[in-house]
Amino acid sequence: MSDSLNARTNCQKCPLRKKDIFRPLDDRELKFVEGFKTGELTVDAGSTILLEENKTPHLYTILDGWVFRHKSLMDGRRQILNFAFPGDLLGLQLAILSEMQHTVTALTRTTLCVFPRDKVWGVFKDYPELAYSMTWMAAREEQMVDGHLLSIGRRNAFEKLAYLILHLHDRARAAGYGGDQAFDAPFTQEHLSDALGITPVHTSRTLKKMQARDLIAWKRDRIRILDRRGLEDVAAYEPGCTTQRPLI
Amino acid sequence: MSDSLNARTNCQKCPLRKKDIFRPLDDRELKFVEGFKTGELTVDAGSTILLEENKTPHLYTILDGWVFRHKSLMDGRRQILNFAFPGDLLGLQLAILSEMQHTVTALTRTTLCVFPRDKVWGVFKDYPELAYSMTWMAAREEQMVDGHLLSIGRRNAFEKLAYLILHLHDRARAAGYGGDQAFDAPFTQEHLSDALGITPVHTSRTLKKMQARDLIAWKRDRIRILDRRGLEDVAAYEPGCTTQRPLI
DNA sequence: CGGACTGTTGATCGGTATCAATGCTCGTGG
DNA sequence: CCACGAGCATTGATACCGATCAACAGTCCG
Repeated sequence: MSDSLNARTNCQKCPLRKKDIFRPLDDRELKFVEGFKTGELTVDAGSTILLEENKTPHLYTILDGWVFRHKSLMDGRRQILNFAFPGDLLGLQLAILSEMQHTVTALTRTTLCVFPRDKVWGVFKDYPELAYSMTWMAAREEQMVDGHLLSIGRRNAFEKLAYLILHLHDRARAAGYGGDQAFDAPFTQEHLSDALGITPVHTSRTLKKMQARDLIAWKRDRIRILDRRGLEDVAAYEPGCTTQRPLI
Repeated sequence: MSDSLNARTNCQKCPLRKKDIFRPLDDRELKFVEGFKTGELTVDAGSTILLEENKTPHLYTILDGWVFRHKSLMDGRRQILNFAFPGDLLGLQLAILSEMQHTVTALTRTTLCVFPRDKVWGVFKDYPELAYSMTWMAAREEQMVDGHLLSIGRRNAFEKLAYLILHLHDRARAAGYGGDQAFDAPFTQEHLSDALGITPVHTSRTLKKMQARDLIAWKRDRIRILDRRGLEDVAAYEPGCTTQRPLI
């Protein structure tokens, strides 16, 4: 697990910011974000980025990599709450509530922009547009968790899996980790199980069934969507926000 | 279903604001909130307050009453995402994301403070403390949903029920709808089922078991906690934020 | 080559769903 | 006041989805 604090990439030349899914910032904001950012952090796959109980003074934006938020019971049963992709903010709960009730772990090698959380108040005071953006992201995260909760509570295993795959497909594609028909799958079946609230054994069987029905194909670290319409029917899928989103 | 727009109660004499669980506002903020508020709305139990797809121009704070957020699949399977109590904000997702992906329904007769959502930007621009408060509430809501998601995904029916009852007890008590040993239960077993992601029949059996073990007593619209410690052990309960919270 | 981890498959178990019948409570109208 | 009906809760019988246990196969990597 080699964590490294690299030289920073310039915010004005941020490769993420060029993507047209992100709303552009004006010069003043961009300049502030430059100053807000204290550095960059790269962690290996499997590293813990934010730990429940542990109050790091940092807030992060994912620059590159694939990450997941999770929470466990004392006996080890784990639930993955959501995944996060480049452009997503990590640690806002900690910054605002001074309390983290979940853990964030890197699924792939991940690079993060680091911000000091004690400057968050300054953002609200002097950069309302950016504050609004942060709130936007919090609201969107909650919306995703809402959707996930409906899935876990009311869909059966096959439907849950279909829903999750569509969700991951959409987000991976938006992040540049996939195309129209396929996307990266840097996770194990155990990750899927923990996201779906089912057993790894059952995940394996459900995946097999889904492949047998020619809905998807899963081949070493890549999932291909063979029948998007079919999956959407199974899952009763409703896509998330597709409007331009803020990036801090 | 008689909705009524009453004469407003004065924010400065707001009975909620007197409770010491809420952080006091300074005069300038209080004055703004007065102006921000456009009126009051009282709805009967069972009324829909905010509907998925339906873009009302309003944002609400619960003044009195008990409310729930929920979301359904097309075939009618319903999941209750969370409950809401006096002081809680409704419709922030709509205001910020311009999209509501769940429905909000009154469980009891409920009175709401009404705010125009197009003034939310003004809050960020001119009242950073209030904006911060709104974000605080969004973060807290997400934290609750996270906890709920762990519960639905990884606890069994008995544990889920224990968790939910403890959660409701804490929140009802904070809202003045319960004391140390008991709280109001204005919901049916079907509501509980939809919150837990299980069947009404199974909810009934699980409740019976919980009463047989002398953990709770459920008697016409009121739940008594007979063995809080025992429930906490069953549920592996972790209490939520207990610090002072903002009120808008 | 060996070991750790991940995924697969089969057999069996158990928790929760489903179906169906009955009882309870409460509000309404005769 | 009683009768009724609607909605909610209870209970039993049975079915099924997903969990558990166990053995084995594939892959990767040292």
